[in-house]
Amino acid sequence: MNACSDMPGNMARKTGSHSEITGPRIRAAALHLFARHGYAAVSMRQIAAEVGVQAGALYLYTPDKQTLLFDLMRGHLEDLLQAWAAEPKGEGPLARLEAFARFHIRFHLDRPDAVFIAYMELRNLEPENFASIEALRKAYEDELETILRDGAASGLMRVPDTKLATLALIAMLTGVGTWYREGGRLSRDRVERIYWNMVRRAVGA
Amino acid sequence: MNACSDMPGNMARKTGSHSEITGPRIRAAALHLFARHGYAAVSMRQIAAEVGVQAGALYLYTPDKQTLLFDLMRGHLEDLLQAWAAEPKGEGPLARLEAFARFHIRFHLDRPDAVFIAYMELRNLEPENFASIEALRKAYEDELETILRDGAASGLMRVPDTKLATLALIAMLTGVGTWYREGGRLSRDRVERIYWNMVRRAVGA
DNA sequence: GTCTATACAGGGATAGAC
DNA sequence: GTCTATCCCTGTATAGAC
Repeated sequence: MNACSDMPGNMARKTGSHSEITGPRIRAAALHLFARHGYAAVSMRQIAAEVGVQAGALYLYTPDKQTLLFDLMRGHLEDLLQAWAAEPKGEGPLARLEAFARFHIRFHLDRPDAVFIAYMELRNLEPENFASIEALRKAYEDELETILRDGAASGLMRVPDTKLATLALIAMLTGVGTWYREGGRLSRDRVERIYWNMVRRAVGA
Repeated sequence: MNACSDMPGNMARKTGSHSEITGPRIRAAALHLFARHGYAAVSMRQIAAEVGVQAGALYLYTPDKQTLLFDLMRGHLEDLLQAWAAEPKGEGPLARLEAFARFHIRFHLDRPDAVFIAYMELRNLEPENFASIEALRKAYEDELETILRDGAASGLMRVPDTKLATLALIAMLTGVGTWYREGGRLSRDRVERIYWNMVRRAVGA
């Protein structure tokens, strides 16, 4: 299995000069392996093997294993915040809540590995990195909490405690990733619809 | 720090003969460390140090590290099933659903470490052990799904997909462990009540 | 029942050749 | 830019003394 077997022509080159794509491939391999086996259980040698390079070569792209994990998590959460910012949301708390629920499910089903890591590997972050990631997560939670607070203030929703409801709803929505399988019994759209109905009812709307 | 400093009298004894309690203490230390740092990140030496014995002594109580993890998870899930079986449940699907929601929160808040491990360390189980644990988890999920199916059949609840709703509700309820802190802003009873209201509404009751 | 000592494999990370 | 080779540490698990 050689990623360059379809390389054009027979130009002279040193053994493996993939610099343009090796970085992303390392990140992809790490993402996959961390999600499957856990950060602590995956060795740098395994990651290198998956990419098709030697272990030492990894250190051209990351200073150490911890930074590799941190970059994956930060990248995921930054993507999440940016995608939500770009999402069309409609008018009013109810429309925004539906947009959030559907967006959250769609985004998370598209990136099961990154989601898994972002929720499971927090304890393997060094304190400084942990604080940084937590701030990003908090920013995302605040997006939902603002919707719930607006909804409660305008009388459209009944939410006795917006902070608790925020965490409860995110836990419920994120949970979809633990069981949903592509091509399974339920279509994505049907899953989105059912979850949205449960969310809507849960906040008394 | 010597666990036996309050030992009565001055009876002759070899250096450390704690056999009656060392087994449980090993399990407790492993539970705590696995929950805090993750199974793969914790060494047998660390566990031994926490108990106050040498690493080699652990192997008098467990054949290996994997079995230690498996026993912790199996013990937790067996306790869960047994406790639910012994729980007073009232009459009818609605009363049973409330009993389940409150029981689930209470049980899980009482054992944060065990809950964390049972949900996070599944991927570190060898296939045979994994299957065994999954069967226990499935049995617990079936308890809730039966309630939802009865509730839907009797027209008391509106649940378009009982399997999906089961997983969504359990995810939501279990999520309480990720943020609840003893002595925090909300009492346990208030948390139980708020979650129960969300569950009740989510199933359209 | 616990200790010390150790076997042996594998970990993260670095140096220097090409 | 990647390779090979290696350093040094830590991991699990076992053997044999006490």
